[in-house]
Amino acid sequence: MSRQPTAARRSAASRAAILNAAFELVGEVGYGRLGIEAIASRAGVGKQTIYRWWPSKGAVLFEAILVRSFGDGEEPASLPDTGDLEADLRTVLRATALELASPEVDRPLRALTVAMVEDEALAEEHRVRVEEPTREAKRARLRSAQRAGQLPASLDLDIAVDAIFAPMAQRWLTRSGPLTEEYADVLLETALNGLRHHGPNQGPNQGPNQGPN
Amino acid sequence: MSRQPTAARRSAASRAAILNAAFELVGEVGYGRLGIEAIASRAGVGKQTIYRWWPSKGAVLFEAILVRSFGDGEEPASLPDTGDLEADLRTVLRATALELASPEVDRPLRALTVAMVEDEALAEEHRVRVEEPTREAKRARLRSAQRAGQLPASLDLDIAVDAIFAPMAQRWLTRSGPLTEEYADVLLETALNGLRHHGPNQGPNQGPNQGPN
Amino acid sequence: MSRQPTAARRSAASRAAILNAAFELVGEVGYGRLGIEAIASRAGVGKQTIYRWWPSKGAVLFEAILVRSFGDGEEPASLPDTGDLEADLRTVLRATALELASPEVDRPLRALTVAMVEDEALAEEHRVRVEEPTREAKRARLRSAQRAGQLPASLDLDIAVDAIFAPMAQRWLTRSGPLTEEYADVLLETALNGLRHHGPNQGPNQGPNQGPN
Amino acid sequence: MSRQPTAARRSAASRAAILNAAFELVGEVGYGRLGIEAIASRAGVGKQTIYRWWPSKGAVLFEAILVRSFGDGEEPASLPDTGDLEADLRTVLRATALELASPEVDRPLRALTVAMVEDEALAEEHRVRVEEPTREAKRARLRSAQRAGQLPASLDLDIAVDAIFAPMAQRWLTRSGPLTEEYADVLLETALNGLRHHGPNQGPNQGPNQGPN
DNA sequence: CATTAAGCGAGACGGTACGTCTCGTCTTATC
DNA sequence: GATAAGACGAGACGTACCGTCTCGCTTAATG
Repeated sequence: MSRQPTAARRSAASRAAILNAAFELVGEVGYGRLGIEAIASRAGVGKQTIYRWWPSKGAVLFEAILVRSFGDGEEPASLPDTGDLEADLRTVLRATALELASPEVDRPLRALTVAMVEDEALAEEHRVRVEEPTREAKRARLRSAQRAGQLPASLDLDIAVDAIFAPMAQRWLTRSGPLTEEYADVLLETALNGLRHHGPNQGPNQGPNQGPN
Repeated sequence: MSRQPTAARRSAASRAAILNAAFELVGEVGYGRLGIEAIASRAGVGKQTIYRWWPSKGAVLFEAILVRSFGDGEEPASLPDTGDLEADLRTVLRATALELASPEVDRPLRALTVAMVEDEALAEEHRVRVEEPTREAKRARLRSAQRAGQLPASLDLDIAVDAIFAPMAQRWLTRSGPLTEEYADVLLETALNGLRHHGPNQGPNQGPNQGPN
Repeated sequence: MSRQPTAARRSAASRAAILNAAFELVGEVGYGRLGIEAIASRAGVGKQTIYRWWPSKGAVLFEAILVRSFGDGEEPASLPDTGDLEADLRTVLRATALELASPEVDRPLRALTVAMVEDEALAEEHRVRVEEPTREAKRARLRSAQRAGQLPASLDLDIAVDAIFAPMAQRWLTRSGPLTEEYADVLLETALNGLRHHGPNQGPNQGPNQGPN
Repeated sequence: MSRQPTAARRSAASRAAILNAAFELVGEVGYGRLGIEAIASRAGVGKQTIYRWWPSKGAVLFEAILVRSFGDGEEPASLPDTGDLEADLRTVLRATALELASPEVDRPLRALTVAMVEDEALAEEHRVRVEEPTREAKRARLRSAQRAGQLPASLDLDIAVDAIFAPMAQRWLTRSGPLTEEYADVLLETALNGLRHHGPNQGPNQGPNQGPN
């Protein structure tokens, strides 16, 4: 959030009221029907107070969701590491599935997705402040697994992260199927199988079951 | 598209002009700034002619993109089947990567994504008319590979489709990396490895070092 | 009413239905909210059938009111002449007052007034087909009174007609007072007094105290 | 004009621009083709600024004409009183005739007439703010003439006002004749004759010329 | 401790687009 | 070939918000 005016005198109460109002409203009407005047009115705030501190409704929403998700202090974001990679990832994926399935998370997250698809700058900020830290946390956990010999050292970690997490994100976005713990488990098993058997010399057509093609 | 009026007298010329205008405009200004008045004006058409036949700008856009993608006759959509699964999928994934990377496809597709995230009904129609047929074509190709012994018979085909295609879709949506043919190849290799080694006894309880790493 | 198409094939039933519908509707919604589509719809008639035979909604209304007032055959319009001028005029003025006071006449007449103020051509047609014949009938009665010695021969008959009838028309238009038989009587008495005393030598230069009081 | 919003912050410049634009436009296109968008556009004003302060185009026009006629301060409106009733009235009637005959007055006044016939509320406001004060001024002049013995004390002043002024108004409205100074003079003479000879004992049929009926 | 300058709630303003309504024309099928 | 039906291009309607711009009022930091 770039803020031009002297932030010193900024009213913390107004800021909180605006973020709350934005979060509530987006849950009620969706991103398309979210409006600055409605936010201002619900927050009991003048429109100018919003325009003074945020450049767009997307930016307000982005901050509102961030504050709700991690509180106001910037988050560390790390994955559990008990030594058992599959168990740790299962914990994370199951939790993610349940979160995405709950309306309280689903509605604002869809709104945020729209905001980012429509606004490149917002997407960039999200990438830097949320996605990349999260992805690094995931990479870190996989790196730890590589060090423990649970994954091949040759694995491209970004590919690995996508293999594990992308299917669920895609299923959520397109609503192409239910987001259950069972789904999380099957997903994880399939992905990990692929990653474990990955290697620089593993070309096509040499799996254990390969038939007479 | 639900249409209440007597479709018999409908002007084919106006319909085509509207769909063209919508497609062009969304490429120029994006979904958020796409407006019915602008479409009507560019198409040389009265606004009412749009409202008479489509319920929302999202619906117009959806139909515009469909007509552009498959022509007006409903599409069959099938994947190549040369007998070599990996080669066939590589062909498809590489083509998809190049398409998604090109602005002519990227802009309207992002617009369509926004439209569907904002409008559940539109998403449902997309699911039925586009996504499910496409997914079935993918399943069919994998089923053929199962019959040829190239993939385990126990494989859940929906999971398999997601494992192969979701990572690229996600990378496109979030712009988290470049969409190249190399990326397509690595993606495919990783996914296929996982799928080939999949089996009913390969559960989560394998030891960490079991792969040939 | 200018009518270009071959009037031969014209549907009498449609014409009557249109005029009825126009008359009813103008009584319900007023001239401003009277519309061609509403007339056509209520008459069970295509819009084109109206546009084919009338140039404007005002023209339809004009004809509708004429037909209602005098039937379809063009009217003769004459005033009673019993020999007693004041009694005859009282009869006419009282009847006029009661008519103007009744909503069934008031609403359409106001609509017609608006139509004529807004459309010069319509006003002209009204002048020729309604107003001038009516005025001539009034002049005729006054002329008869002149011949009977009840009114000075020097009287300008148009001035006389206005003196008798204009005040009531004005009171109706501006709703500046009630239209009762008493009002009609007082009006008539005042006007006739003026007319009877009118003469070429009764100029503006009479002294102030000349009245009988 | 009823005004709901906080009139304090109202822009005087916008108000003036709107009233000017309305006045100009009604002179160019007439009341029927006068539109809010055209007024707003010519005034360089947002439509909402009109809707915020006036309930209808008729109300805008009414205020526009009032401001043009009397300026913004509410008018006193009184008739000359030189002691010579006929001369005073002649002055007024001649001036009125010339005004009504001039297009600059005629066009807007016809528009106002339509507005009032179509909108009862507007007519009421006109009655209270314009017509009744004007009529009272006329009554006052006649009352003065009664005190001077120039008119019978028994005269009903409202009837008298109508007798003098209604014929010209009616001729203007129906364009049934030219509005000249000569017409004004003849009109006045006829009306005053009637009024001067009016009295409680003057029943019908006793004018000076009464023939053998 | 006043002064003063900023942030603030409020909301009027010039605009743009909405979705609806009706205009007058044009087209199609029916009788 | 006139008609009922109604789609069409056009454009005004009145509403909803946009983002900007004053207004007074409150409130914290400075002189």
